[in-house]
Amino acid sequence: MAHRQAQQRRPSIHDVASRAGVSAATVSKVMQGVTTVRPENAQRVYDAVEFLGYRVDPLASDMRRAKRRIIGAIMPEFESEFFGSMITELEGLAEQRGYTLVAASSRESEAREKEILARMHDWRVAGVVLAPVRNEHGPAAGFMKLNGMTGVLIDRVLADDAFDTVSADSAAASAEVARELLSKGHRHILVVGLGHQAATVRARLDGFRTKALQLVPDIRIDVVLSESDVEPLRSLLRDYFAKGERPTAVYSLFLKGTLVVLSEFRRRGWHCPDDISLVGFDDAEWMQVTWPAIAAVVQPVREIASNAVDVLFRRIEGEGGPPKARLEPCKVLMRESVGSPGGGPHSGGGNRQ
Amino acid sequence: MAHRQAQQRRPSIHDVASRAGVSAATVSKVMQGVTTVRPENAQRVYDAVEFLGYRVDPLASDMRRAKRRIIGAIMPEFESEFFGSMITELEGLAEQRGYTLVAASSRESEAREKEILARMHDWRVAGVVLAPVRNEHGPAAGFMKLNGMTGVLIDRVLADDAFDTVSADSAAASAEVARELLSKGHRHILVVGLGHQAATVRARLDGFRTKALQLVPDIRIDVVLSESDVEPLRSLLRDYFAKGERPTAVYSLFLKGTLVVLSEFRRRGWHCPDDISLVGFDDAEWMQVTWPAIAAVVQPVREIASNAVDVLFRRIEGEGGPPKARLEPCKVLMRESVGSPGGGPHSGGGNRQ
DNA sequence: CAACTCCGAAAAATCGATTTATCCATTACA
DNA sequence: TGTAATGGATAAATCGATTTTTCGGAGTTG
Repeated sequence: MAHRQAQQRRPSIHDVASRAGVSAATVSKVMQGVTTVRPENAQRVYDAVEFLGYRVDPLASDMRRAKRRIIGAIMPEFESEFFGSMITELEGLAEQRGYTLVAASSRESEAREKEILARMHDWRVAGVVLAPVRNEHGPAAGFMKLNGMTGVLIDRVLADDAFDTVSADSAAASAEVARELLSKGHRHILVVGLGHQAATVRARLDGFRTKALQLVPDIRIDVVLSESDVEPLRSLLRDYFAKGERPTAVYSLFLKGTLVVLSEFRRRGWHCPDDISLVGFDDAEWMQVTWPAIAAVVQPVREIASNAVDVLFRRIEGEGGPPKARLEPCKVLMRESVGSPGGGPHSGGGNRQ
Repeated sequence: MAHRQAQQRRPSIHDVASRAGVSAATVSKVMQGVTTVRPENAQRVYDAVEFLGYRVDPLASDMRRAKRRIIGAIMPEFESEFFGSMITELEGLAEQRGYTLVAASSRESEAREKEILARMHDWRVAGVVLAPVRNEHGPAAGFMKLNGMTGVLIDRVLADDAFDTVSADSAAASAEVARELLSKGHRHILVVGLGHQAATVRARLDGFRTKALQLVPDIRIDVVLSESDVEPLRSLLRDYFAKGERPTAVYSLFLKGTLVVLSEFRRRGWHCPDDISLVGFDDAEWMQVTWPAIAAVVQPVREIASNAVDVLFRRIEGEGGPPKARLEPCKVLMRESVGSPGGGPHSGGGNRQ
C-alpha cells in the first residue's frame, strides 16, 4: 500500500528512481514491462513504486509518445437511451485498449460539432468516433479530412469516400416494418420523420416505400418530414390530420418523432392499436412497459460500437485501403401498438376523453 | 486561414516563434493575453499564428501548469435522461470556464467507481463531480479524501463531512407527493424503491412517511425495497401482490422502480388510474405522451449541475471553510396516472386481458 | 593481449508548452 | 552624471514521462 501522506505532491518517476537507486529510464522500462532490466533492479523499482504509491501520469506519458491514448466521441446528444448506451459501450471498448474516452455532445448543431472536433484536434486524439448531426457530408467530416485526422462515422451515415462508416441497416429494417404492417392489412400508412438531410432517414423512408410498393403496388403512403426540429413536425402533423387524413398506421423514423406522434394521438383521443397503429424506429426501455407496448425497431448499439472501435483502431495502427461502409442488422419488435385496421372498437377519430 | 498543408506535423509554439522572429516565451504571453508585449511584436505573432494555423496544445499547456484544466464527472450510468442531461449541463458549464469535461460511468459498481476515480487522479484533474453509486460514504469518496482531491458529490447524497454536496430536496418532494395522494383520498399506499443504501432513497421514504403520518395518523404505508438491482425488486413486488395486498396507490422512489411497477401492473392487467394510482420519482420525456401520462417528481437537473460546478470551482480556486450541503427544490407533476381510489370502473384486481 | 561484440544502465535529448531568471536599453531621479 | 528603476524581451529551467545516445564492464575472438 501507499505509505506517503495525503496532501503531499504526487511522486514522479524521479522520486521512484532515486528511492530505487536507479535512473528514471530504468523505471520507465520496468513500468512498460521491457525485459532488458536486471531482475534485481526491477524488484527494487517495484518496491519503490509500491512504497510511494506511484502511478504513471498519462498526460506526461502521452506527451512524449507519437499517438496520444485518447479517443474522442462526438454524439448529437446524451439524453437519449441510444446515444447514452453508445457512449457506455465506446467507453468500455476504449478502456479495454488502454485508451481514455473523451465524449462531447454537439447538441444537434453543426457549428458546435466542428468546434468540438477542433478541440479534439488540439488534444491530438488518436481517433474520433463521430455521429454527425446530419450526415457524412457535414463540416465536421470535412474538417477531419482536411486535418488528416483518423476517425469513423456512425449512425446517420451510409458511406463516405474518406472515412469508414458503421450504421444500422435502416433500409432492411424499414422493409421489414413494411412487410409486417402490410401483412396486418394496412393500406394507408403515414410515415413521419425528423432530419430530412440525415442519410439514414432517407434510407429508412426509401426502404419502407420500396418494399411496400413491391408488396402492394396501390398502397397509399403519406409522408410528413420536418427538418431536424421537433416543433415544425408537430404542426405539420396537425395540418395533416386537420385535412381529414385517416391513415390506419403510422411509422415514425426517429425516436423524437415517435414521441410527437404519441402526443398528437393523445390530443385527439386516439388509442393504439384500436384507432391507429404505431411503429417507431428506435427502441426505449419504457416502450415495453406502457399500455400498449410500443412496437419499435431496435438498433444494434453493441455491434455498431464494437465494429466502429475495431475499424478505428485498425486505422490508428496504420491500416490502409479504401474506406469501408458497414451496415448492422436491426431487430423489429412488433408490440401491442400494432393491430389490424378497423380491428378495434372504434375506427373513427372521435375524442373519447 | 491556415496555409499549411494537411498531413503535416502540427505547428508548435517554436514554429510560430521563429516565423514571427520572437522567442517562444513571447508567443506564450501573447496567446495568454498578457499585456507586457510590444504591440508590434504581438501583431507579428498573430500573423504567424494565423498563417500557420497554430493552436495551443492543451496537454502540453496543462503539463506545466499547477492545475490541469480538466474536470472529471462520474455518473452511475449514461443511459437515463437524468444523468444524460446532467452530463450535458456539466459539459457546458465546464466549457464556459475553459475546462474540458471527461465523463465516465461507474455502471452502478462501487469497484469501478473507485477505479475510475484513480484514473482521474492519474490525470491530475482539477476537480471531480461525483454522483456516487450508493451514498457519500462509499469507497470513491474515501479515495478522494485520502488523496486530497477536490470534488463535489451530487444526487445520491445528503451531506458529507469532507465534500460539498448538491442534491434534490427529496424529502420535501416526497412530502408533497404524500400530501397530493392523501388529498385524493388514498389511505393504503405502497412505496417501492431501489438502492436501500442511497441516502436520498431513505430521505424520500422518510419524507413521504413523516408527512403522510402527520396528515393522516392511521394511514397504511407498505414498503418494498430492494438493494440496487432491478430483478429482486420485481420478485419482491410479485410476492407482495401475491399475498393479496391491494394498495390504491404506488409511489416509486426511483425511475427504474417506476418501470418495474408499470410492467407488473401490465402483467396483472391493472390500469392507471382506474385500478391503481402511480407516482414516480424522476421524470422522463415519454411520461407525458403515454396514456395515461405518468405523474412524476421532476429533479432540477440544471440547478444541481450549475450549483455543483459553482461550488467545485470555488474550491479549485482555493476557497476554504467547512463543506456545504445544498438541496434544490423539485417540482411535482401530478398527471393522469393519479386518481381517487375506487374512482375507476373496476377497483378489484381481476386480470382483464 | 588488443580488438570487438553485448548487455544493462545511466545520461541526455525530446515532447510543447509555461514560468522564472537574466539581460539590455531606456528612463527617472538625486 | 551616476545609479536605480523599469519595460520588454530572451535564455534557461521546468512539468513528468519516453526514447535515443553514450558508456563501462564482461565475455569472445583472433
